[in-house]
Amino acid sequence: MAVDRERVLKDAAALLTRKSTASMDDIARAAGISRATLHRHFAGRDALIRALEELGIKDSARALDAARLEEGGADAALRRLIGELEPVAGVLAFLYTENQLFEGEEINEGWLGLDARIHALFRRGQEEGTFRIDLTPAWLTEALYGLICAGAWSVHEGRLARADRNHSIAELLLGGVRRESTR
Amino acid sequence: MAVDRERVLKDAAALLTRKSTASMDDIARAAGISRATLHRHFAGRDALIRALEELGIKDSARALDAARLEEGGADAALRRLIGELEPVAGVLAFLYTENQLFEGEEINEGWLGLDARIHALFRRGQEEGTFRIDLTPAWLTEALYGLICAGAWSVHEGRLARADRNHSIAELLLGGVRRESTR
DNA sequence: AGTCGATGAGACATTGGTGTCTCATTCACG
DNA sequence: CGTGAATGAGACACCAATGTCTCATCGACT
Repeated sequence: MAVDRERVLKDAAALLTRKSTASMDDIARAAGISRATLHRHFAGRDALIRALEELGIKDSARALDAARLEEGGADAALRRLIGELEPVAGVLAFLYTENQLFEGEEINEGWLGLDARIHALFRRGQEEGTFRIDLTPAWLTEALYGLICAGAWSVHEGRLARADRNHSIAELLLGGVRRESTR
Repeated sequence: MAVDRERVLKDAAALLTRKSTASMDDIARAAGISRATLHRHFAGRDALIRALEELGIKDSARALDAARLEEGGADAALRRLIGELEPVAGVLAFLYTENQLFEGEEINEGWLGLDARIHALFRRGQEEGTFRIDLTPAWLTEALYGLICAGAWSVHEGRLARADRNHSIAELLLGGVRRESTR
C-alpha cells in the first residue's frame, strides 16, 4: 500500500512538465492515487510544488556532482553538465517558469547553491583562459538555464530531435552560431 | 472617454509580464479602467490573451522589419534583430511561457510567419558561410527565443544590467562562451 | 438644455479548483 | 483469523475568479 512519495512526485513532475496548470485531481490521477491520498501526503498544491522544487534541486545537485565540474577543462565540464542535466531538464523548465510567478515570496535557497556552483564553473573557465571574460558568470548561468529550457520545449514539441539535444545546446553555448573559420 | 484598446493592452502586457497570474480585476486596475469596461472590450480572459498575442506578433513583426534581416551580413542582421526585439522581449517572454500551456489548442499562425523569417535569416547565414551548419535553423530560432526570455527575466530580476542586455545576448548567441583565441 | 454613448460601481450567479471530512474497503502483519 | 493502518470514493463547504447584468454618472455633441 504505502504510497511512494518519491514516485508520486516523479509522476507529478512528468504531468506538470507537459501541462503546468494541471489540477490536484489531474495530478492524483496521473500518479494513480486518489485525490484524498494526494492531500494526505502533501498539504496542498503549494506544498506539492515546493516538494517538487526540492526534488528538482536534489536531482540537479546530483547532476552537478556527476558532471564533476572541477575536473578537466571547463568546456568539457560544461558539456558533461549539459548531458547530466538532460533527465532533469523537463522539471527544470517547469520550475524555472513557475518561479517567475512566485513574485514576492522568497525563493528556495537551494537554487542559490546550484547557481553558485555553475557560476564557479564559468569563472574557472574564464580564469583558465578558456572562456571569454566580457560575459558575466551570472549571465552565462542564466543563458545556460534558458537554453536548457528551450531545448526541453523544443524536444517536447518535436522541433528538435532528442538525440541532437546535447550537441545542440553544448555547441551553441560553447561556440555560438558563427562558423569557426570566420572569426 | 472611449477607452484606447491599444493602451489597455500595453498596460495589461506590462502587468502580466511581471505577474503572469494577474486577475482580470488586477488588469483592469492596472489599465485604470473598471472590470466591466475591460469585459466590454475583451470578451474574456482568453480573448484578452489572444489580443495580447496579436499585439506581440504585430510588434515583433515590426521589429523584424526594422532589423532589415535581408540586408548586410547575417551576423549584423542578427544583432539588429536582438536590438529591435528588446522593447518586445517582456511580452515575448510572457507569451512564450503562456503558449506552453495552450496544450491542445492551435497556436496563432502569426508565430509561424515570424519563425519562418528568422529561420530564413539563419539559413542565409549558413548559405553565406557565416553561420555553422551543424545546428538547424529551427534550433537556432528556439535558442534565440530562449536567450531573449533569459535576458528579459535576468534584467527583470536585476541579475543583468539593462545596458548589457543586447551585448550579452548577441555575443553569446554569435560567438558562444569559448574565447576566440582558443578555437 | 437635451440626448446618446460609454463608463464606473457594484450586485449576482456560476464555475472550477481546493481542502476537509466520512465511511467502506483492502492489505499487511501479528 | 482478527486488527489496524492506509487507501479510494465521494460528499461537502469554501473560495477566488469569471462573466453578466443593472443603474447611476459623466462627457461630448447637437
